[in-house]
Amino acid sequence: MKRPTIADIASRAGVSKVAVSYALNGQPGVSEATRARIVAIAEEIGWRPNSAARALNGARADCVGLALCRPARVLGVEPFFMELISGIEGVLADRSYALLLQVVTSHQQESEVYRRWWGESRIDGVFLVDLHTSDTRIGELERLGMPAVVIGHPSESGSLSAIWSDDGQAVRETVGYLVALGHRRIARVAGLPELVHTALRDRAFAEACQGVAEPVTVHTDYTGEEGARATRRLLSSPDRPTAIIYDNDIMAVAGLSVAQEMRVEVPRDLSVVAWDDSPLSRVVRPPLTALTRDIPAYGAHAAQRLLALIAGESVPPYEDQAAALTPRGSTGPAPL
Amino acid sequence: MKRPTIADIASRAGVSKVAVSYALNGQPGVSEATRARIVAIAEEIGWRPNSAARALNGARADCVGLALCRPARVLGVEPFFMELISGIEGVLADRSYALLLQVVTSHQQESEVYRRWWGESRIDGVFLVDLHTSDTRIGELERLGMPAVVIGHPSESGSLSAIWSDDGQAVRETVGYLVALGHRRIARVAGLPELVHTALRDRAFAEACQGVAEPVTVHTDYTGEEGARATRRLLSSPDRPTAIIYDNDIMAVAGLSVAQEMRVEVPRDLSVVAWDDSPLSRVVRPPLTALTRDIPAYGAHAAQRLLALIAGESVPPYEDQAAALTPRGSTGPAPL
DNA sequence: TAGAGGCGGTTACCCGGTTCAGAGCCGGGA
DNA sequence: TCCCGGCTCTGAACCGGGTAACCGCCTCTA
Repeated sequence: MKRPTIADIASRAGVSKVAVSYALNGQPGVSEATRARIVAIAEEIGWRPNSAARALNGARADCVGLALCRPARVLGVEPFFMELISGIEGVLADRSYALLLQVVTSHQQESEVYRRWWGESRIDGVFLVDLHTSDTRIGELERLGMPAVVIGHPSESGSLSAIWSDDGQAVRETVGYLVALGHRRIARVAGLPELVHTALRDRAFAEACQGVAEPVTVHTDYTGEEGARATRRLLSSPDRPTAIIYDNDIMAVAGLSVAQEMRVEVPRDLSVVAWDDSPLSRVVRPPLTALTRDIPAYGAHAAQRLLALIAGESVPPYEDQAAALTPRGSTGPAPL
Repeated sequence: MKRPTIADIASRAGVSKVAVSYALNGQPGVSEATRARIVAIAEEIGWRPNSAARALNGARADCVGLALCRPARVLGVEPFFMELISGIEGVLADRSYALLLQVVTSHQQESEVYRRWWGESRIDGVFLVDLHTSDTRIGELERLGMPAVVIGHPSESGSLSAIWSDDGQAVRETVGYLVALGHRRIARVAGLPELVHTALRDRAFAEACQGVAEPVTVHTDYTGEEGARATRRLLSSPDRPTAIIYDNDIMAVAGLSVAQEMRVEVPRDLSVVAWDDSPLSRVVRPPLTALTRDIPAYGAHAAQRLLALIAGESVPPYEDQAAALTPRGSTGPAPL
């Protein structure tokens, strides 16, 4: 059972396939009566345009790409990416755009995937995530001339269009809040140090603490295990911090458990703040004070921008809302 | 700057484009010398086959689809899907297959997506997840004649190839373990009742408890919130259970927190078992006894089967390993 | 009544790669 | 010497749509 083509419709309707093409694309050149007849036949036999044939005429692929360079085990737990993807999907689905996804293990492999996708006319554009300092992927994408939206800070995105949120602002708000609560020794269990947003948070954290609190930063790979280990080390030190800010909620939950295991009571002895709110933060006891941001909306904005870019519009860098501090039960006054 | 085509290579090499096609596809019909020359030129000018043009000749799209019919907020927290996807990706990447992803909100919309993808020759096959009882998508896919692998129990998969793991076995093992620990009132906080695997677990749970324990099953939507609410209700009842089995780890973590909030000590007063192990289960205190299965491997098997199906091989239903009980600190002897 | 112009439709060719039927050439065996 | 077979390579057609150019017909206008 072959898939129906416009030629089938044409012979059924007794017209040329060009008439069918015009009719089905809403272009002038056919009478309304003929158009209606053709559309009815197309409907009846379940015709769909063959995307390959369309793409061959230089049409859009109606598809955008996303390559994720993170180990599978991290992707599984990190809610950020699925939320981002669901936000992206929401916008794409409205325009019948598809999302092509691939998990890769290195930036080199990622660039190779971009070259292949673009060379094969599979996609019209890509999202770039997890920006590194002096990221080789930027140059690669610029060379390809492919529409791309960088989800990350514009200072490192080269000539590519960027969308980001001001993590510095969020850090300042959090440190301000903790200092107001009397905390003077504040630690940060941060993510991968090679990521641009980690570096930005590091810097903002150091600056915000300047003169008012003593900052400590520990870098991890975002896994709960490393978050727990870092917490254990921090809480074992002679001058242990009275507050810890975690770069994701998985590590914050792990840290909370370590504190309970070590009989450090939260929030009496230790305040805990999680970056990126998720149902997880609300579900543990005490519920976690978190830096809330609407990640699906972030993804949706990125998708809108990529589609605009593909449509040939110029897209200035866009600053999304900064994460807002949502105080819950895991933070309180510093112990005396 | 146009993308190079085989015609460009042909004119450079002074041969016809047919010769180029044969040379680049490793087909007989060109001498080794000519082939080497052509391949060198292709390499030099960075030629990539245009997937649209290939697809037009009835070639494979080198792409498979996955539509997820779950609300975005669930997808974000539920590690299952990202782990499944990363397992699928691992196999696909090796064969340069891409994964087309779409989040939908209804089965009707999902079927529509399949029709479109297939009609447009975008994909060679699909994965079907979250099987319902008397699922309309099965008939739809059978009608389309598209290769499909059902990730779910073969009793409901119609003529489609299925891959599943024996949840009944896992339930029996868990109930046996809890009963051996002296538990007589066991509750299950289950997922969506319309899902086939939920129904299978329900039945297995009721059967396993037959004569040895008193079963209670509460259905939820897999979110931490509902897991917490169900737990609160269960623990408030006069004859509260001494053990609870949760259908995912998010709900188990939520339930653990509720227990702590209600001063029900785990595992002294209550044993907790989580379905689907993830770093999360290890990270909370006490660490959760969990039904461990290798979800990435599950996804990888599914992907291998789908590719075999696309290659025209016949693929019998495949039973993956059942989830194995991993005892940790959250389970213990029933209180006296 | 002839020319202009719009409508409705067609023919012809393009996109980039694959495939089929041969054509030309060479060497070897009868 | 002739014929056959195999190896290389080519022209043409094809996949399923899109599009430029053009053509006949009808109507309106000068």
